[in-house]
Amino acid sequence: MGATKTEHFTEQQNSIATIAKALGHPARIAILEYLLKVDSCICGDIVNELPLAQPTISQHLKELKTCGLIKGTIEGTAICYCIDEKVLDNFQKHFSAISATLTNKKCC
Amino acid sequence: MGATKTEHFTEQQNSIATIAKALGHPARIAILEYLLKVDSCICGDIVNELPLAQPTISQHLKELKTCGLIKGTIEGTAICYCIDEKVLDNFQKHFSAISATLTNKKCC
DNA sequence: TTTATATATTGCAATATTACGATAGATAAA
DNA sequence: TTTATCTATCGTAATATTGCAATATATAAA
Repeated sequence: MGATKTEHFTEQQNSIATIAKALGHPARIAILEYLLKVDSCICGDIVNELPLAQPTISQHLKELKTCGLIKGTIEGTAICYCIDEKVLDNFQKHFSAISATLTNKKCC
Repeated sequence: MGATKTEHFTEQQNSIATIAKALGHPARIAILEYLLKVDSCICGDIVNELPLAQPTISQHLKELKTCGLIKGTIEGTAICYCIDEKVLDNFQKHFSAISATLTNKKCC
């Protein structure tokens, strides 16, 4: 026990949950907000911006990268991290659709 | 270490992360989808619907309830669980706004 | 009151996450 | 080549999550 039973759920359910999970940490929300705020997006800036040690931030960036929310391109010594529109857009649309369905239903 | 350093982030960042975290498990996505699908929403049904034991589902329901994504009203022996529109709507709008900002920006 | 049914709680084992110091790797500048 | 800088990885401690059996609680029906 202890591990999520992903095999019992649909691919879509797992996929949405994976993105949500990646967004489920304030540091990673802060990273996304920072990437959104600045035009240039170098990791060194993020380390200065956030109250966490460099390895911790590197780890958070990796998680955002693994699930496809951001992508990084090597740019000299630094790495340019950017939000991947498609993944975030897909995620957003999923819940947008749910919200739309909700306004049409009344239960309790 | 091991605990999230919530005190270092803004209330908004923590709030969004909390909702995302609650959505970060396929069982909880499945529960929301089920609550959305059926009009009547009694927990017993969910136990039959999902491939998890009753205590596990009860636990997942509690998490969704704690962060405000669902609300439950006692209805005789059963409990009527429903999605809380406001919380999900707010969450959805947050990422909708980010998506909108993204389409106007080009970085890498 | 007894029995049945629905849900919650407790306790615990297995696993995952978070955070960071130390260190490694890779590129740029001197 | 040496040095500085940026980022990743390793190792590890602290904590959180997941899942379930056993059990408790609470209401309804008999």
